[in-house]
Amino acid sequence: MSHRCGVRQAQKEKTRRALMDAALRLLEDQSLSSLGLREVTRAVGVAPAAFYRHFRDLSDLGVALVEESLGSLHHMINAVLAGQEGDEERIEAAVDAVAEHVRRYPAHIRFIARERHGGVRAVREAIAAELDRFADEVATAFCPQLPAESWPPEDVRMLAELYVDHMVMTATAFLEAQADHPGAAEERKVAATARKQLLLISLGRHHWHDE
Amino acid sequence: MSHRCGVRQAQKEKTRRALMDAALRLLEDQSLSSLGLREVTRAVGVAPAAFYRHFRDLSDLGVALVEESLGSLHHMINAVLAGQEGDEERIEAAVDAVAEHVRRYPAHIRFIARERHGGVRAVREAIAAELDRFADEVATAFCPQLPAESWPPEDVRMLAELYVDHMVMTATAFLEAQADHPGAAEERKVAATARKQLLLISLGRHHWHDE
DNA sequence: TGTACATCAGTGAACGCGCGTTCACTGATGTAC
DNA sequence: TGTACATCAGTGAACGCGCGTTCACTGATGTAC
Repeated sequence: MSHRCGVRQAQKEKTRRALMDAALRLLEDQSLSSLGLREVTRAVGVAPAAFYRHFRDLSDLGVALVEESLGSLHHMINAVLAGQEGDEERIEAAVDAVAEHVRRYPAHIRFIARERHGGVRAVREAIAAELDRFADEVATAFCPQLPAESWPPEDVRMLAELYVDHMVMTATAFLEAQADHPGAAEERKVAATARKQLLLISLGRHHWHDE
Repeated sequence: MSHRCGVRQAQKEKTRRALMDAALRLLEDQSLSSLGLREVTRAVGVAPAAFYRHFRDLSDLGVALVEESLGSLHHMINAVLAGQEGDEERIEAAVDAVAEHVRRYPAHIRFIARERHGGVRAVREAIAAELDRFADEVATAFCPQLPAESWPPEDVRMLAELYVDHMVMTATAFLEAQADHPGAAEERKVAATARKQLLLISLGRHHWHDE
């Protein structure tokens, strides 16, 4: 029982990766529920039946893609939240990080945007659960700077959800900017808008409960 | 050349409506790109070939659904924007209107949420164009109350986009609340969160440019 | 009003095609001794 | 190190099925006179 590091395991893992990569590429132009199993195996160059050695079906592969796609975003978010600069610096860092992430993993982001409300329940639920975890983390990161007396937990949560939704919205906007025109002009406009929106939210946060 | 009001025209319109209604119902559980033409005609009870008397293909039907879905939302938004109450009253009216709209036309909202980033380009573009028009209207409605000197057009636009995105986000949240649990408890939580988020944005708006 | 012809929404059969899934198999890798 | 057996990732052929699209058609509705 090698179970680790065998040549066989390595080859299997390689095929699995190839299936996920091929699927991700095909999903740039279509949604998961219209993706074909044969389409994926054909792109990889294996027999259709080989697919079943790795995934039960395409929605199973979809869930694996969700974990991969949001896993990397996760690290990025934590890095930004850990930075202890002022509001404006933090906003700039966050928007830059999202822009960079979209430039690096456009297919992952497109997949998440598309399938967040897509036709495959298991994938939708996986994405929702993951975004919920994001909100938890944002809430935890912001908690120490919000005066406990005027920020009950549900208000902190409300703020965290606004930030997470705004992040998804911004990532999608970057994606569209990139698709419309690979030049950087459109992208800079999206970044400027996102920064202003976050600044406006920050202003609201500072004046929360001070009427 | 009757061209109007003939029995034949009326019957044709009826079939067209039936096709759109059937498609909309089927789209509650799947996305447009996995919807079948035969599936739709079967649900209506006509021969598959009859479909071509009304639409070139399913993406054509999808575009028609976009216009219908966002048309009704359009009227609702304008009604809310026309109200000249204070901030908090306006927020309450807006959130109530969105909640009511989602309750009345859940399938339309689901369709828009699902296909906004879905796999059919023509439909995506139709939705994006329509949401852009929404942002224009919101911008126009807000313009008179924002001091011209400190609110350049691009800042007004930034604010309008934030409101439109928040509206879509809130509508989707209502939909999920309704799907998870038809009772009103979850729905009231979504409404409370949405109101707070809008209030926070309003606070930010009032303190914009007064550092 | 009646008749002869035009229009065209919907029919039903046919087509070729690619789909997801199954199955017994092959042969390289892993294990036991 | 060598041999005999076990495992299991990937094969390739086969299946039944429903798909989108085409076509000549039917028959009710509309038009002209």
